[in-house]
Amino acid sequence: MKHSTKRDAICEVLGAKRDHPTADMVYERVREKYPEISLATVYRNLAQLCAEGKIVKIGATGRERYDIDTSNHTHFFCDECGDVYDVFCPLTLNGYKNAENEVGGEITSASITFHGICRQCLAAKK
Amino acid sequence: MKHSTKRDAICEVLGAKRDHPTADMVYERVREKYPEISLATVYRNLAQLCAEGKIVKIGATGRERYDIDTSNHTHFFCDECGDVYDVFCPLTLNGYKNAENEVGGEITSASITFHGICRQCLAAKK
DNA sequence: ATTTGTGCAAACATTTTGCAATTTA
DNA sequence: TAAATTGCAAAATGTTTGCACAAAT
Repeated sequence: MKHSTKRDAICEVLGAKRDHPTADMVYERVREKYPEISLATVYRNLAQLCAEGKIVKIGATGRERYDIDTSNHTHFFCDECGDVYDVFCPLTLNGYKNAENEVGGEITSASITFHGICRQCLAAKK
Repeated sequence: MKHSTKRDAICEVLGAKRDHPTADMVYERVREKYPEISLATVYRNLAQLCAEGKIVKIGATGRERYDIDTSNHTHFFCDECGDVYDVFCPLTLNGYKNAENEVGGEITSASITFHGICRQCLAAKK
C-alpha cells in the first residue's frame, strides 16, 4: 500500500468525529478539504482500509457505516434519528457454546447490536 | 388489509422452506406457481407483512432476508456459503443495564448475530 | 519504470414508485 | 363501487468497475 493524500484525509475524517459515518458522509467531509475527490475514491479506500483491518464496517442495513475504532465494542442505533453510538461497557454472552452445538458448525464471532432511542431524542419527545 | 392470492403465495413460500430467503429468492419461488408475479409485488408484500409484524427482516448487509418465524431467536450466518440458520437455544446477555446507563437513552432491543462456518462447509473443507 | 491511486462516467444490484388496469370485499 | 392489489416500466439508492491519467516508490 503506497502513501496517498486522499486516503490520509479519509482516515482523518474518520478519526475526527467518531459518529460512524456512511461513505457519503465521509465523501462530503473530505470534500471540504479536497473538493475534487470522487465518491469512487472514498469507496475504494474504505474497502481497502477494511481489508487491511484498519477500520471496520458496521452493517446498518443497506447503508454501511465505518468505524475507525477496531477495538472490541458494541453499537447502539437510535431508531429515531438514525445516529449510531459506541457502547464500551463490558457485555457477556452466555449460551454461546450451546449455540455452536446446535448449529454443528464453528462460530467465529458473535455480534451484539442495540436499538432504541438515544438521550437527545428521548429528551426531545418530552 | 384485503385478501390476496399473491400474498398468500408469498407467505406459503416463506413457511415452506425456512432458509430466510431474499426478496429475489421469494420471487423465483412464487414464480413457479404464478409466473406472472412481478418483483415489485413481492417487495410490496414483504414490506407490508413486516409492517404488520407477520414476518421479520433480518438485515444481511445490502441484501435483506426474510423470516416468517417472529419468535425470539438468533441467526447464524455462514461466511462460506452465505446461508443463514436459526439458533433457538437460550442465550443471555449480561451488562445490558450498564449499556443503557452508558448511552443515557432507552434500549428497546438487543440483537445477537453469529458468524462462522456451517456444518456442511466445515465438512467440505476437510 | 513500475506499481498504486485517482477522477470520471458508466455499469450494477437492490429496492421503491407512478400509473393504469385488475381484483377483492 | 370503493378500496386494496397488481404488473410494468421507470426511477431512486448505494456501490462497484473500466479506463486513461497522475502520483508515489
